[in-house]
Amino acid sequence: MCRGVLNSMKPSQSEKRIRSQWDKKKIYEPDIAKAKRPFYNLMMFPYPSAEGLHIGGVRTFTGIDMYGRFKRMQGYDVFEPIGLDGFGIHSENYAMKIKAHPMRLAGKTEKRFYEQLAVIGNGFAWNERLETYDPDYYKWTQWIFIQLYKNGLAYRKKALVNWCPSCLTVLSDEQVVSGECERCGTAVVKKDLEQWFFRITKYAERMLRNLDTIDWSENIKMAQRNWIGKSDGAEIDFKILGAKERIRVFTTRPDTLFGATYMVLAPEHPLVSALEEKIENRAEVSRYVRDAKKKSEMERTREEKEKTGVLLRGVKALNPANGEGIPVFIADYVLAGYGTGAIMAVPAHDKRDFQFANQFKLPIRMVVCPHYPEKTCPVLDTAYEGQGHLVDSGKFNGMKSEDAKKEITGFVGGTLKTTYRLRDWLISRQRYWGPPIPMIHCERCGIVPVPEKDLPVKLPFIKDFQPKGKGESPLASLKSFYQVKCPQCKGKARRETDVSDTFLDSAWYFFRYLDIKNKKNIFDATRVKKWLPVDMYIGGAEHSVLHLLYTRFITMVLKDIGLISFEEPFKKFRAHGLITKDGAKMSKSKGNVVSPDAYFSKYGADVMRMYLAFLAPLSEGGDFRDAGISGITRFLLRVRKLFKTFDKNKKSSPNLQKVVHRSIKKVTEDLESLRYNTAISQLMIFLSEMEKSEEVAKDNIIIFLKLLAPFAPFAAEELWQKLNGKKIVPSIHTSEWPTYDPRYLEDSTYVLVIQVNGKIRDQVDVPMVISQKDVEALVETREKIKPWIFGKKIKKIIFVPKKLINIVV
RNA sequence: GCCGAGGUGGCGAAAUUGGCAGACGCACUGGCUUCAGGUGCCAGCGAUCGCAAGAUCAUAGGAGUUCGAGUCUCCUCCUCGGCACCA
Repeated sequence: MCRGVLNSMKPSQSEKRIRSQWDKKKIYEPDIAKAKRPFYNLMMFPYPSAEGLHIGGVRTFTGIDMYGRFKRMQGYDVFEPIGLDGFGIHSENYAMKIKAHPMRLAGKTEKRFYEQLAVIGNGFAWNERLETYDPDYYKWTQWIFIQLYKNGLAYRKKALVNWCPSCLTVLSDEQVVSGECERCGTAVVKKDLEQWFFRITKYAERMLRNLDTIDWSENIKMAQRNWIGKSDGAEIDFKILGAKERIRVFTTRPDTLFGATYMVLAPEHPLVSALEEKIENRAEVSRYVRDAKKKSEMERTREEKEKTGVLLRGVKALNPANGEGIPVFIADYVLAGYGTGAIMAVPAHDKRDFQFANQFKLPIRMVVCPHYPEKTCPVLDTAYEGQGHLVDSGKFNGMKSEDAKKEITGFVGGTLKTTYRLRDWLISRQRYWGPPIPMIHCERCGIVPVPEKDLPVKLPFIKDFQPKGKGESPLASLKSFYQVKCPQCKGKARRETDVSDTFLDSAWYFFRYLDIKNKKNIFDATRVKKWLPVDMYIGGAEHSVLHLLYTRFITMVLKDIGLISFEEPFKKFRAHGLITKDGAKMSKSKGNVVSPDAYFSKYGADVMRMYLAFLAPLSEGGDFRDAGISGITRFLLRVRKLFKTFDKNKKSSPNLQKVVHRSIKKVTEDLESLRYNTAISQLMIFLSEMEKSEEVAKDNIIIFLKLLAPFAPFAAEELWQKLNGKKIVPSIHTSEWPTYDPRYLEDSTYVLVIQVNGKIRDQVDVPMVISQKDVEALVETREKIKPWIFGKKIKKIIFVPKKLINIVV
């Protein structure tokens, strides 16, 4: 019989029929302008680069859809839009790989993705979909770029930047993962180039501070804190003997200044050339500088490696604390991009300086002692980086190191200073497939933004779109594109030919969904106010310091320029776990990528949704195994079987009330906290109880189907319709979510556990309300307990009502 | 090295405030049923000892607090993720 049910109709067919009913009724299209109880339910939109949707992506999408369906049934106007992040280097690289043109490929991947996304059973608001490569979309990406420029937050600067030799473009710091290109894994090299930057560093403190106010997964907040990397310290100037220049250093330990026995400049430090005349070993120094430039980030930062460096002969600095002349080195363990690019080296209290000092036989002077006031400090075999009292520090001797920070900084005329590890967002890319940066370089007027009325600057079709690697975008070879007149002086000018980073496209897309038809103003105040910030956002932890960082920055900027009234885009964000296959991360190179297509057509969306949800909590990830799917298949077959056999004329059954109300409570709570696995467990228990019962009534089935609806939207809808007769009924997904009555949750009796010395020896049914005295009397009569307490003195009795009694002898 | 999350049966995992460890599912075993071939039903299923009743042990390892610890404290080990020569 059950076999018959399955064979009668392929799951995909009946699901398709139900989908078209949903489309007709438009139950997933809230009225954006007029919604009464708006709820913005969002998932990170996919980039259609690879061979289609990934099973992990499907788990995320269906996962948040369960939440959206739950909220919709609770009476919210749920808005769950979908779009494609199709612009950018990832899509372009994929196009190159399969030897296609990204502009032509976009249409194909778009179609394929939307087809795949249609079958997973999500309540998407299809009418609002967007693609970042649509000129109507990137017009606004460009517009935002111009606003940043007008507000001094976009600028051009020559700097040492990350260059991917394989993608042939510069990258932001966030796109370099342990020295490798985030996209292709190639080791990144440093190049000195003039590029466009966004002044994200101006927002470092605010982004850090706000983390305490938003409800986000803790691991993401931690990653952002690490990335922003705040450290409090001081800037102190060191004079150079016989020169007017000074060496400014940043240090978090100004208290150790008396222990600074040498200084180090980064090889790229401007003083290296400024002091050239004084440097006696010029040849050696410039050789070191040249070599340092050639090294990749990876080589430079390998931990085990010996430190290298060159003494600047003829240069002596003065320690401002004690007037001592100290040598100055250049070494690549000091980074040009952090602090001031120069350090005072205190080998006794910094392990890197300690290592360097030992290699170069430099004095190590201890100035912070952990054993104060003992006169003798231990001979160090490693740097002491902790706190203590100052020694060998002139008038500061005996002072607590923590207090000495401020004192010594003041003593030498330094300033307390906070530094951040975060660096400005390098936004330009020497690639084709992105929004052209809307700027014009005029010989007379300098940089002039494209007038807003001329937006979008359309990306022209170029047959040869491949990156050339000459530090220019392929657009630089198209004269009709770059040759323009200056909007200000009408003189000869050249259009910027770089495109912007794909992460700018995705930094603001949640605004666009709200006003997809509007071409005049994407920040319509009433809509923005009604729907934003996003109520619930779900996505991958890999975007901790990419998308999730940039989008916070852009939102803050939009607030500061008066377009919106909030500064955090997502009230609540939850990171989902990673789906593995046989314990390994899925990747094309391993050949273990699970494509959802075959599974969805074989088992149907309901089974796949529930299987992926049942694996583990959404935040956890899990291993994809075919074997586990059968449990869910069986469950849904049992649901259908029960549905056929229950007595439709019976209205209600008192004996099932307990499991009904428990299930409502459990499923409601678990949906709210995204613990779908235990919600589904409860549905299984609910079903088993009904199967065992002789008197399943219509009311029980109604509640069961409603609780099932977020997880298996098709089966729930189909059975709901059958339950309500043949005529058209409102969808179960817009029906009211059930509430539980606490009266049904408790029994009149419970099983009391009887322990002796903390070990369970017996159990007994007792009334819900029973006095300790009565329990004690009862326990004494229990045959199983007698031998354990016979002839022993009872020392103590612990009675926990509704739980247990423990007799200590 | 620093920061974060973890470590529970053969497997995925459950376990409000400390109170019956292993819910639910997979796999497995035995039985029933069906036309024998991926999907029905019933039962069993942490380990050890035992015919059984039951006992003992068991939540990475060790110590501690407690009548009682997967849960709290301290130490050690391991896994995953982030940062990493950041001064």
